[in-house]
Amino acid sequence: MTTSNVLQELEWRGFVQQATPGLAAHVAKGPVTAYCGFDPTAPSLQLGNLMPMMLLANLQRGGHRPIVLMGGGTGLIGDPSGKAGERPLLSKEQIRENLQRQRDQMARFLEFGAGRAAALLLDNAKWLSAQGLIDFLRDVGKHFTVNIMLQKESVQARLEAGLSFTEFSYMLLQAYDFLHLFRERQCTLQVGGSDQWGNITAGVELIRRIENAEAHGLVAPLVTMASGQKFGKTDAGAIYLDPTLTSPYKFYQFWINVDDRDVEKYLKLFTHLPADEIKGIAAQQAVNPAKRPAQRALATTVTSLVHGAEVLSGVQAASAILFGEGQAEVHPQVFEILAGEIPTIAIDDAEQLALVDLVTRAGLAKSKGEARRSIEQGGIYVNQQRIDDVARTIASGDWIGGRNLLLRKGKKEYALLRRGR
RNA sequence: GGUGGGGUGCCCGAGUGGCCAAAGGGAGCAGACUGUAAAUCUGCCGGCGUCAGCCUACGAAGGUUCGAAUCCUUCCCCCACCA
Repeated sequence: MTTSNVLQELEWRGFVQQATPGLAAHVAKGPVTAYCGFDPTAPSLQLGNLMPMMLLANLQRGGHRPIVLMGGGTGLIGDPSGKAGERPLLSKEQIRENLQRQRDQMARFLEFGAGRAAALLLDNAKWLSAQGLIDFLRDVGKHFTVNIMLQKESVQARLEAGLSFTEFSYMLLQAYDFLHLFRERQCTLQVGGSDQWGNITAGVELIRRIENAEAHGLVAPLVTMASGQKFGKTDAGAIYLDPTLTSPYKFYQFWINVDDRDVEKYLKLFTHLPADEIKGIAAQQAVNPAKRPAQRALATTVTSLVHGAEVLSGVQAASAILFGEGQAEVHPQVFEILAGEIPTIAIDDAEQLALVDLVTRAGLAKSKGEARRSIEQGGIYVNQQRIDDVARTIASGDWIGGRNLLLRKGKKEYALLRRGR
């Protein structure tokens, strides 16, 4: 991939929904500097942030310089784009802490070393908090008409529900960021998700008016799931990149369970595998969907990228035990592999324990009532054996090797219980 | 500011004095089938439980009544039209 055909690369991978006219010609002239903003409103990046990260990564592989802009300043305001209602303001401490934690995750995707295309990580709090209100209104605000701002889709969508002046102003701040990066870092391209289009073009306009210069924007489509659910969310909540928030095992399993209809699309977006290789994988998938070659390739590549090869082999070993051939075997040794890979709960009580309580404590049910229902419906397995007796208690003989117990709900939810010797 | 309509379980939405823990749909969970799929079918789907029942719930707080999601009062919020 060269600097000039990076757009084609982005195109076939599915990253391009909309771009400013003339972007192709602009990029063809040589390496550009591109940025994407990330709002530190959560303690960790989540799967929803993966798309823009990969977008930047692809640009960098094409020889362009990516800038990760952490919204330490704008995060204090809150972006109304794509949001149904006004957001609660986060505290400055919260923002700072989130920002710190997300920072480390970025290095997984981008090269921050030296060189012309080395990635930069900047925090807009640095210039936004130093920016005086009067100057801002005179220098930036003057270039926007409320009429235009009201026409933006992100604003329109909120006119009914209500939109505070604070969030209304967000667009200006983001436009100003772009201007700032243009001046300080020669940044001429901003990328993001499709909900950012309005904010991005606002920046492009601002640069054109103040600097009389050309700047561009590119937005990626919303990642969808064939099931109609929101991408990257399970009913348990968002999938995070931070292993303490979403275990690597769960992370890996998320990708393994990707719908056939989505898997090729995700391979293009979330891996750097070349086109012919993806084509080959897709062909295998078509021949033998039951083996899930595409999901395996996807899960392996993404988990390795986010959590590293070592963690990957751990979760693969655990998955092989739980879902592989002869999955009913429960030897004491397998627990050493499973421990820590799947949810593992320490049980101290020496007494006989009611199964309903254990299922609840293991997190496989939200309440004892729910645990009871699962058992009644034949959805609970102890050491891979179905138990449908609600009154069942766990006796010392149930602990394999004296201390291990494998609980399972349904087909794929596991928990490991361990007790001290 | 005026007039009218409305706030029901995770979401949508029925329900106008007892038969309401509340129809129906969606989501979710489990079972069958399968590929740790999809589609389909079945069951479940507030909490606790010695399964008798108890507790908490229909925007909030009071009140009427033997009894209220349903009636009354006040308050909060939303929507529509008018100004």
